[in-house]
Amino acid sequence: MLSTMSTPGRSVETLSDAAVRLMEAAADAFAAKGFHATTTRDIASHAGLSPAGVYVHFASKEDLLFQLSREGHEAARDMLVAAASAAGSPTEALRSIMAVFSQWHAEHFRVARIVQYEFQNLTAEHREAVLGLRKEIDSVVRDVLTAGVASGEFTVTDVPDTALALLSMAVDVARWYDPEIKRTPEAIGRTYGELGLRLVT
Amino acid sequence: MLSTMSTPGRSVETLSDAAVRLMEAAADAFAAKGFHATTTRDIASHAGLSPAGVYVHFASKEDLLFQLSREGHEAARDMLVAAASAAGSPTEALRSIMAVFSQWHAEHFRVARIVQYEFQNLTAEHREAVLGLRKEIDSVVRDVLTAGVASGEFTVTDVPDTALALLSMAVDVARWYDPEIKRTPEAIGRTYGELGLRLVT
DNA sequence: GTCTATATGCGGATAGAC
DNA sequence: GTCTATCCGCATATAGAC
Repeated sequence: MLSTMSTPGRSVETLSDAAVRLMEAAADAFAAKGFHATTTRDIASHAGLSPAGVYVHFASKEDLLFQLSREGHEAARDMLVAAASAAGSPTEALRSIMAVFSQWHAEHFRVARIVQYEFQNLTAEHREAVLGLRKEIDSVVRDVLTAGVASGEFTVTDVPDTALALLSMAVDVARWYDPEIKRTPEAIGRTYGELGLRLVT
Repeated sequence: MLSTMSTPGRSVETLSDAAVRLMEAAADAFAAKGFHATTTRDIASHAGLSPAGVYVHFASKEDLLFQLSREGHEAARDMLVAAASAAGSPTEALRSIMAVFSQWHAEHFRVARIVQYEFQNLTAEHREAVLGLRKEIDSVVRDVLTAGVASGEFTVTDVPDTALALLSMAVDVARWYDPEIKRTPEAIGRTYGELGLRLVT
């Protein structure tokens, strides 16, 4: 079994059981209390390990944050690219990317909070690595808007500004979403798909 | 000069110079690094005081957070109420509240980040106190939407959902705004006033 | 790969002089 | 109201046995 530290870019399925438990415990804690308010003892005990057990699988607490942030960004980007590619028109593409992105921020609100709000706690190197993924995400939205303007389906005053406002609606879902509420992630996705189209027509 | 601890609800102008400097230093630090990553020594030194100097003016680090959060929430609420009251129609009211709320989240992005993202770090009692202000803010937006639906100016499928999406656009400004960017807070306000209207018509 | 034990430093808050 | 000095607990991370 390869360790996280020796193969930082490998896929999820090569992680040991303990590493997976640590990442889940860290995701819960970072999302609930924030990176700095979370102790490595919290994470270790929730994963069923002693405090020292963390360092067999991850180089540091920040490394744990980085792995979560990177995987979260990659998942979000992959979903957006797939949704945009599968659509038959800019209108359907925008509806689809807003729906999947919003739904993802609800369903995976713990990782989404880490992605959106714990970014600043990465080291400079790790922040740089993740920044590339963030730019890819922005590009997907901007490209859909540009295509819709070209086809005449959309009326948009400023593409970058509108792309940012669309992303804001979806990103902010991670801030207010609570699994206790009645709205389902699917319903949130449908709603935001429609609201996104209103913003461009 | 009355201390902060003996009169927690008094207005800003009765604060001593040192208390004001402490709140400014705390606002900078909390917004830049988050509540838990900020040390009382950071705050004190940036305010020109020794570590012990903080406790003459505030009961604890959390008390400092609470004062900032409460004043920020009150300022935001007062602005929204004034903007909604001054407007001659639901259409103008919505444009105005979206403009002032977005502009505020840019201009005062440090306090806005504390208001929106450090909420969870308040004690249960303080969180409860601020929750009332948050509900007032939500009500302003919902009332404008309800009035616009009644007058026929707006076509809204679901008032609470749409109110939340509108607030999300403005709130998220505090996350991405950076004083280095070229967009001015005023321009952001104008843009979001227009985008808000698109969402309801 | 997991443990117990611990090194080491830092952080919130207080004591008490001035 | 501000300081210096300090208490006390906690947090990250490591050492070294098994």
